[in-house]
Amino acid sequence: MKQRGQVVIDKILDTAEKLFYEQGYSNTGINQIISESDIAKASLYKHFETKTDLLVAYIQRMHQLWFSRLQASVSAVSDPKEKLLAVFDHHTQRQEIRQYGGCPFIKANDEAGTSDPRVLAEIQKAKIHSREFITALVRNSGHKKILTDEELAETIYVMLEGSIVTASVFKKPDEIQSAKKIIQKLI
Amino acid sequence: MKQRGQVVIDKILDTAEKLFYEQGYSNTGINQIISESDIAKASLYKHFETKTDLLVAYIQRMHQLWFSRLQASVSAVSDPKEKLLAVFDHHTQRQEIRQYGGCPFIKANDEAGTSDPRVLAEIQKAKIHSREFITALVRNSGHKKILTDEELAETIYVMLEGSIVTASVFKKPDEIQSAKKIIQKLI
DNA sequence: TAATAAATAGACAAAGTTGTCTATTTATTA
DNA sequence: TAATAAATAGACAACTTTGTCTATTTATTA
Repeated sequence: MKQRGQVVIDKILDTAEKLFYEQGYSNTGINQIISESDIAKASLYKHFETKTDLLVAYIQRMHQLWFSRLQASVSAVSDPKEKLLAVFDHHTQRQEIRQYGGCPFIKANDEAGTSDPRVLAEIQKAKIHSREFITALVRNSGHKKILTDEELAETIYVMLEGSIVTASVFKKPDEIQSAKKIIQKLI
Repeated sequence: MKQRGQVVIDKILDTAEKLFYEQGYSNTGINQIISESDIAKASLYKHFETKTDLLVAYIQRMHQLWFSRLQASVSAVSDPKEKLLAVFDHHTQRQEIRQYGGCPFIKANDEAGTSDPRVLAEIQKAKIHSREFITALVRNSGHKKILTDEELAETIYVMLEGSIVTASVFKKPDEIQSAKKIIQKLI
């Protein structure tokens, strides 16, 4: 059974997930979070000492959610080369759903990266995780070695970052799919 | 001779350029801008109706500055393939100077992209310009056609975006240089 | 030199910010 | 059922935000 406190924490994080991503961290006030969470202000400050603590928790939760979704998408595909391409399709779908808001970690980095060292550290963790996930897929892919394993992993990782950012600027998924087709040619 | 009003506008934009990039748009107040510009508040509001107008002017000015600097770097190189690689070196240097703050247009998009349509429009202009500049370089490069002109231009553009974003997360230029080496192999 | 235009300092309004604190109600556990 | 813990509403402090407005000083131009 769910603890009483956990219900409140979940409500807060659900709201923060939505608002921090859609409006940005700076443009989202504590008052909006408590009102949309239907919780009391004192409850928020009982579970999160400061707004920055909530940001850190938000990034950690996004990391978890992001990875479990990505892993599920890739697991659904059996061919090792297709697994690599599935990463692009997964992110295309996610960006469509999220209306091209871009990568939550990059957004957080651009907005609040400098201030608190914990924020930057959590963002780096997520990106290292992404990079390692791709590296493992590349090693098992049996690609045709136009590029080395390291180079191909780097290319895929960097093209993914770049195409997500570009999709967010132009509000359409074209670049993510173009990147996919180019990688298809290289594997 | 410089007009009187232009001196004030330049002071404001010089300060905005520094503060919006280093601290972010939301984290920079009008009061900080006027105090660091050494101008009066009424002077700012005579030249810019709202803070958003100042943001639009800031993006336009960054676009201009960014492109003239890039063009100068690439013009200094004569070999057409080397021109392509010079783009990566240029951005490596710029990010070192700017302490890995990332791309100003992407930052602005992540922070204020949703609110005002003029902001998004100016950001898109800058990115289209970058993309077209790379496309022209690719067409004249005489690359070895592992990829088509379009595909190579796409790859370079997207890897540049992705590696700059990554440099900003890890606060080091490694990925921009790795991307350069991979492109070297493909041209 | 006189008239015009522009910049200045800074008070002010109205609203929003994070975070604290009190008094009360609602659950949970012993 | 009684004692303990947790959540609530909302007032409040202290400060920051954008934007306006006035009164004054400083340049420019005729």
